[in-house]
Amino acid sequence: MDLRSLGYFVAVADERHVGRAASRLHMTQPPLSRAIRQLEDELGAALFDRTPKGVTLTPAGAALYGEAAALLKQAARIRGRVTAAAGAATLTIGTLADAAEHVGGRLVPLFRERHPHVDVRVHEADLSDPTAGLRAGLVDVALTRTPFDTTGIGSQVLRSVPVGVVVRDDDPLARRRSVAAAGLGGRRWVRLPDGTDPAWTAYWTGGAPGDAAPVLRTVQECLQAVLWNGTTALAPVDQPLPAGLVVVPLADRPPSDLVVAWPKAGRSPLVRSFVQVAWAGYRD
Amino acid sequence: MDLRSLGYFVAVADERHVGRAASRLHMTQPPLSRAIRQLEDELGAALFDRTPKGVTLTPAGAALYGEAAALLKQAARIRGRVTAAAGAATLTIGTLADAAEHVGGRLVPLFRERHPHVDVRVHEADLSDPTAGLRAGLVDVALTRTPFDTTGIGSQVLRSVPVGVVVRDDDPLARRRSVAAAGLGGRRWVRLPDGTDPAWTAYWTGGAPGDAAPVLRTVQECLQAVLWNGTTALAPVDQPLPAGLVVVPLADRPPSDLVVAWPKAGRSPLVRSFVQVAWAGYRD
DNA sequence: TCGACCCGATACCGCACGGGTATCGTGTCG
DNA sequence: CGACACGATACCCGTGCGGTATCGGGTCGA
Repeated sequence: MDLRSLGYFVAVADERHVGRAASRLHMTQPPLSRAIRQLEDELGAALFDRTPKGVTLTPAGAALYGEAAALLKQAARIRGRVTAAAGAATLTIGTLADAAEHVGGRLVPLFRERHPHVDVRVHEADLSDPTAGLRAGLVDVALTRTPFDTTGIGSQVLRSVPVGVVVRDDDPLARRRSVAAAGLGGRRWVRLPDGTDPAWTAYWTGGAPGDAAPVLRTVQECLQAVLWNGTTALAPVDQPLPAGLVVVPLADRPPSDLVVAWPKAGRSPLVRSFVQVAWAGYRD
Repeated sequence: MDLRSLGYFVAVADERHVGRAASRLHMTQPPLSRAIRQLEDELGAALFDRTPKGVTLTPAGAALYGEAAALLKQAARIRGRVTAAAGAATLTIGTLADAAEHVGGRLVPLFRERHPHVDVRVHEADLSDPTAGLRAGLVDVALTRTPFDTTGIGSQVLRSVPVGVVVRDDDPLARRRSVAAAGLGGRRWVRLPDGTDPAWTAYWTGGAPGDAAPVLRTVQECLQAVLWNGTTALAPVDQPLPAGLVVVPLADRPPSDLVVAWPKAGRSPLVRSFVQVAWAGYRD
C-alpha cells in the first residue's frame, strides 16, 4: 500500500474510468488495472464495481477515497516543509553559452518548482571551458557537452546529438546530405583560446589550427565568423542557425553528448537533486 | 518519496545508527544506506550528519522526522478503516486434516490480524477430498497437498516436501535411508474411500488396492493402522509421528507440494489476500 | 439479430530498482 | 600503531512495474 498505488486509486476514482485515469497518469491502461487489482487484493476488499462503461466506487472504495486523498495531500506538503527547514541554500549552475541554454530554460524552472527556497544562479561560460566553470569551482553543477577531461567529474548523458559542419548556403558542401572529416582538409577553421581542454578542441575543430583563424568565445561569434569570413566550424545538428547558414552532418565523428556534470568530491544533495530533475525532465 | 523510504528514514532516525536500523528492518546495512542517500537526493537536503559512531539528524532531518512519523501512522490506520467499511465478511478455509494444519495454525492468526473484521472459519476435510471442500463449494480457499485435479482451480505452492513410506520401527525397512516404490510390492496398503480423486489415490497408495485393507479418513487412522495392523502408508517426511513409527523417504516419487488453492472463477479479494498472506507468511 | 465498438482483463516481455554479498575508507581507541 | 566499528561503494541477481498485443463480454445501431 504505497503512495503510488493510492495515487493510482484516486485517479481512477476521480475519473470513474480506468482508461482515462491511465492517460491522466501518463501511463497505459493494463498496468493501471493490475495495480488497482493488487490494491484490492492487498486490502482484501473490492474497491470498484466494474461496469461496461467504467467503474464505480464500492463502499470500501469510498472509504479509501477520503483517506487516500488526505494522505496524499499530507505527503505532498512534506517535501516543502523539509526543504524549507534545510534553510537558505544556493545552487550555481554552469551552462555552455550555446544550445544547452534552451534545455536549461526548461530545467531551471522545473528545479525551482521543486526547491522554491533555493537561490538558483546560472553561470554562462564561454566556449573555452567545456566544464562551464565546474573545474574552476565556479559552479556546483554544469550543463554542457562532451568531450572534456572527466577526472574527478561525474556526468550523466541527457541526449546524444550528431555533429555537423556549419557552412554558408552558397558553399559547395551545402547541398550534401553528409560529409566526411577528411573532405574538409584545406579549410580555414575557427580556433579556441589557448589552454582550452585538448579533447574539446580536437573534437570541435578540424585539428590543424590553421593560420590566421579567428579565436572565438561564443557560439554567436562562431556563426558570424562562418557567415562573414568563410571560415569553417562545427556544431550539433540541432543548433538553431541564422538565415544563410546550414549544418551538414559529419558522417565519421561520434555524436556530441549533452550532459549534466558534477564534481565527484563533496556530493551535495542539491546537486544530486538537480541531476535527477535533469534526467527526469529531459525525457520529454 | 514512498512510504517505504520514509519508514526506513524513521528507523534510522530512531536508532541514530544505520546498522542497528537495518537489523530492526530485517535487512542489511548497504541497501539502507543507499535508500537514505536516495531520499536525501530526492529532497535535495542532507537528512543526517554522518559521524564515526552513528548518524545524527540535521535540521531538515528533524523536520522530516515529525512529518514522516505522522504520515506513517495515518497510513497504518487506512487499512483498518477500509476493511471495516467493506462490512461483515466471511472466509471459509478448507484444510486437509494432516500436517497442513500446523501451517494453518500460523496462517490463520496472521490473516485475522490483517482482517480483524472478517469471520474466518476453518473446515477440516478428511483424506477423501484433496481439494478440502473447494471442489464442492464448501470453502472459499483451501490449504492442501498435491496432486489433485486442478481444472478450474488455481494454486500456489508454499512448500515442496519429499514423501516417504511410514513403517513401524521394527520393520525391515525402518533402517533404510531411502527406498524405491518397487520394493514395496507385496505389502498391504491402506485404502481411500471410493470416488476419491484418482491422481490423489494413485499418489498416496501403492497403486494396487490390495484385498482387505482398511479404508481411512484421517491421518490419525492412517498412522494407527500402520502401528497396529502392519499395513503400509505414505506421508510427507515432515509429518510428526507417534513413537514407534518412522518414515523412510521414497526415492522415486516426486515430492508433495503443500499448496494454497482457490477457485479460478469468481475471484474474491479476500481469497487473494489470504493467498498473499500465506505466500508471505510461509517464508519463515 | 448480428457485427462493430468500447470497456476492463489477461498474457507476455524487457528493464529498472531493491535487496543481497564482498570490500573499502576512515575515524577512534586500546 | 594496529584492531575495530561505522558508513560508503561496487557488483550481482531476482522481483516488480510499465510496455505492447490480445482477449472476453456487454451495448447499441443497422
